[in-house]
Amino acid sequence: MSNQNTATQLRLFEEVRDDFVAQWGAFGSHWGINRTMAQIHALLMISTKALSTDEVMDSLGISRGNAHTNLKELVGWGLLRIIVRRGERKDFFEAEKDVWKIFTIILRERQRREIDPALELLRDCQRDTEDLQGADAEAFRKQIRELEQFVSFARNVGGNVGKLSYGPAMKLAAKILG
Amino acid sequence: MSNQNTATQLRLFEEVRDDFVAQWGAFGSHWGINRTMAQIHALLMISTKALSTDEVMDSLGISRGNAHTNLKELVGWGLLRIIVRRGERKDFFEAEKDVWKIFTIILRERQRREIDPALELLRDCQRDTEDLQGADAEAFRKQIRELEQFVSFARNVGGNVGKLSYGPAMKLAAKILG
DNA sequence: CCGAACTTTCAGTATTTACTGAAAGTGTTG
DNA sequence: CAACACTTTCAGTAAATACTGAAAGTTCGG
Repeated sequence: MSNQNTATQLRLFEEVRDDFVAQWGAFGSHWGINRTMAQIHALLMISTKALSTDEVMDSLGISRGNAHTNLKELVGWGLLRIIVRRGERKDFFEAEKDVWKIFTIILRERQRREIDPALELLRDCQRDTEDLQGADAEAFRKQIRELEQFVSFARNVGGNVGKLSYGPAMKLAAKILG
Repeated sequence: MSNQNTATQLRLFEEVRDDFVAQWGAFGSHWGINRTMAQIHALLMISTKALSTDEVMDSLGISRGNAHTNLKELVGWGLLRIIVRRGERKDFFEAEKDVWKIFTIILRERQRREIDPALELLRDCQRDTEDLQGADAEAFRKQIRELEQFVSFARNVGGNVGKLSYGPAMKLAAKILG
């Protein structure tokens, strides 16, 4: 009877966990992150131990190539680290679990990968049109300048927030939430 | 000679403008927004006048269906408004140009469309596992709880920032930038 | 320097997502 | 109410993206 309850609980738990991983993956795709990458990240965030490529493959039912690519991508983001165990040849992967650290890593990486190139585009557009005349060119320059000012400002704010550690960040937030 | 310069300038301007629209579209896709939608938004942000569906189609070289769907989607976001002109039957579309307003609109909509459902998932996971025992279940609950706390906190901060108007927001930012 | 254990790559394929174009729908005007 | 001007929908198709699986590459112990 107790055994049966335990078994039932285990099945239930696994169901909830798998559902979380699957749905977190779906959210990822709304944010420009591929499904598998988000799933692997979710899986490792809630895992109590580091997992090998094969365990990830089995757990998500994906191919070796897919698992490999996305694990490496996550390592590249700094969201996973590789663990080498004495006497084991294979790599194990462990997720950063601290939510504030996860947040600052994603903030920094997205800034580098997407905001900075966007700023460059905006600056190029300003440079390339600075001598042009006419109402349309004026309007274009004005809008681009305002976009550029806002984006570089936001980048700046984000950069400073990203440098904070948890405690100071919360203090600051308290001010905002007033 | 002067004519030629003007003509050259015009060609140059159109090239820069088209390039901006195209590249802004490409950025969109890294943020979970489809290319065409981002392009239409860029096009209308830098346009000095409201454009009709046909003008958007011609300008971007896209089909009526595609133009229609994405224009309506942008109206749904609140980033475009429909302009009806006396004596004209067709709809014209005009973009919100104020950068701070654009930002707060996107903030609010993304919160509603993506953050809120994610929070719901996290809360469901907590509810569904609150009675379960075992080390794995404990660890799961802990991580989910921390995620949920962080996300709802961030949502709160975002919500408050989104309510500010430009002036107060800048004041606040000055504090953060210290 | 062979073979085993593991990682990496990538051509081919599957899946997802976006787009087209034409037909159907709607409302207006003479 | 018929012709017109426009909007909306959507089945079919194209394009982008992600995934597979097998082969090639690497590392290491014996």
